[in-house]
Amino acid sequence: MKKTRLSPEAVKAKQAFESMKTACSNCNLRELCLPIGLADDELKKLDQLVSTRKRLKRGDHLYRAGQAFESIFAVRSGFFKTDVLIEDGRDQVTGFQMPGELLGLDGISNELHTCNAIALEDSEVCAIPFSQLEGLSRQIHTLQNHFHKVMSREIVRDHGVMMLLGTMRAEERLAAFLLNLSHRFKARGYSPIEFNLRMSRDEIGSYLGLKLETVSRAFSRFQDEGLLSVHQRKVCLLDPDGLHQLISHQRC
Amino acid sequence: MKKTRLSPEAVKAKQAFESMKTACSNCNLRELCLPIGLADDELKKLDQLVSTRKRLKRGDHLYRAGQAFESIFAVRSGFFKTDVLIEDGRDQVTGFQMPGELLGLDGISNELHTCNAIALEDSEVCAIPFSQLEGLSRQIHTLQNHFHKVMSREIVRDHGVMMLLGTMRAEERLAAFLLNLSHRFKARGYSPIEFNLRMSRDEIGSYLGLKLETVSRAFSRFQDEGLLSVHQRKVCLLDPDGLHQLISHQRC
DNA sequence: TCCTGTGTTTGATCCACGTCAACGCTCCCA
DNA sequence: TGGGAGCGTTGACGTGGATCAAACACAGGA
Repeated sequence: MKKTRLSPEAVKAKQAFESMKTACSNCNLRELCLPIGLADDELKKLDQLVSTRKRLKRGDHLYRAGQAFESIFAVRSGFFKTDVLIEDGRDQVTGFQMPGELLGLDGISNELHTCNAIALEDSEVCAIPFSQLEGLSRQIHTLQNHFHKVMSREIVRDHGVMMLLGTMRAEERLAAFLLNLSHRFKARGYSPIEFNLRMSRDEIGSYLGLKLETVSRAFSRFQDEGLLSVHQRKVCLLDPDGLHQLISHQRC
Repeated sequence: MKKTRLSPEAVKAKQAFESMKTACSNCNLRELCLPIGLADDELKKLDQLVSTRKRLKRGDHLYRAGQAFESIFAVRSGFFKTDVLIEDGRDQVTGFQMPGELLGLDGISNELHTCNAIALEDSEVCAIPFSQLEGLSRQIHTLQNHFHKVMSREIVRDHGVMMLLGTMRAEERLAAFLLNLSHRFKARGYSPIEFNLRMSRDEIGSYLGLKLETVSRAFSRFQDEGLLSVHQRKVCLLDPDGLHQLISHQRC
């Protein structure tokens, strides 16, 4: 880093800029993330808490299973996966996180992270010290309730994945996965029908309880049937309704 | 109900008895349930909140998917399952709950229950009005933190089930399930090696992502191999270590 | 006591997905 | 320009668990 001498005014301006950058109140994800529904003065208090940001390169670990839990993280930009490894070599991707989503909630239970969080592309996260978040949520009713809803939503999401893993066939699983991504991209202002997958076939397979070859075959099959087009990681959903029918249809 | 006239003393004694019955402070599950680690005066406040109890007969619904969410429930006695139904007829058991465990956490997210909770035997639960619980946990730091840990533990548990459904074979799943029950019975002072299953083969299968025939075959196989004995729903784990090895072993 | 319904076990067969293997595409660096 | 690494695709084949079907065990009621 180059060191340059700045005038006091410039320093002050720079500080303001830095703090503006990291503030929830100026984050365009605030309606997707923790600050939903907070009043201005409440947002300011949250700003003070969420002052630490962290940049990660593709492939970096945000945290690892077994590390002490201190903060939860909000994805500001980029894309993550979380996975669990067990001693005998089995592993499973437990989720993919995109901007506005929280990482690390599983660490609260034992004050240890129970999974690995890995950046799938260059990313940025806001660290939210958990004990301070508890403190603030004792003061701000709205924040407390919203945080509870976020945790509860994670439980509901997990039930959805259990349903997927327990009752669906390969193509149904992939269709459900793609539609889920589609909704989440849409909520973030991106195209719900055309997007780049940030994860490999192997990672998709691990998340869906399938082998990578099966994922690849399902993609090919969907393409043959005109449901989507796929080239490498670029996907275009040509017939989202068709994909949806695939899931909600009775088994034949 | 017979109506009998009681002396004032008797009325008072009866009231004390009733309130003693419903109090967390006298509940022998308090170290497994919400009140963990609370001081005496804090426990008293919690007692006031948890005043409603509910009895259910085997087969009764505690709540149904879609109903308004108002309270979470602590199992006081008995046994529950939760399951999710989707329109096309698919369903999946998402969990089995025993005394000291909480039900309804998934309802917080949208203020609607997202699954059905059904008593598998005659049971009793304590209803904990959620908004009051939030209020109290703003006052009692210990309660707040403990509640967060309980929710987080549920997320970790769900990840375990995802791992089970995503990576394990039928016999591994059943072994993991039985060992999990075993630990939870042990924590409640029951025998960890001999217990009655409260759920049918079909319900076990639904939870484990298997058909009932597969569950039945796995039981028979375990019995043939001397790992356990099973007659109807009565199970005796003869070789828990053997079951454990089955899970942690590499695939051949 | 038999009868009926519900849940469980067991056998025979089938098929979706896993496994193994070969090959293709892209990107990167020598 | 060539070559190698990392992913992704496709084919051939095997298998674990689903499906279908029959018989059995047990509980509750007449």
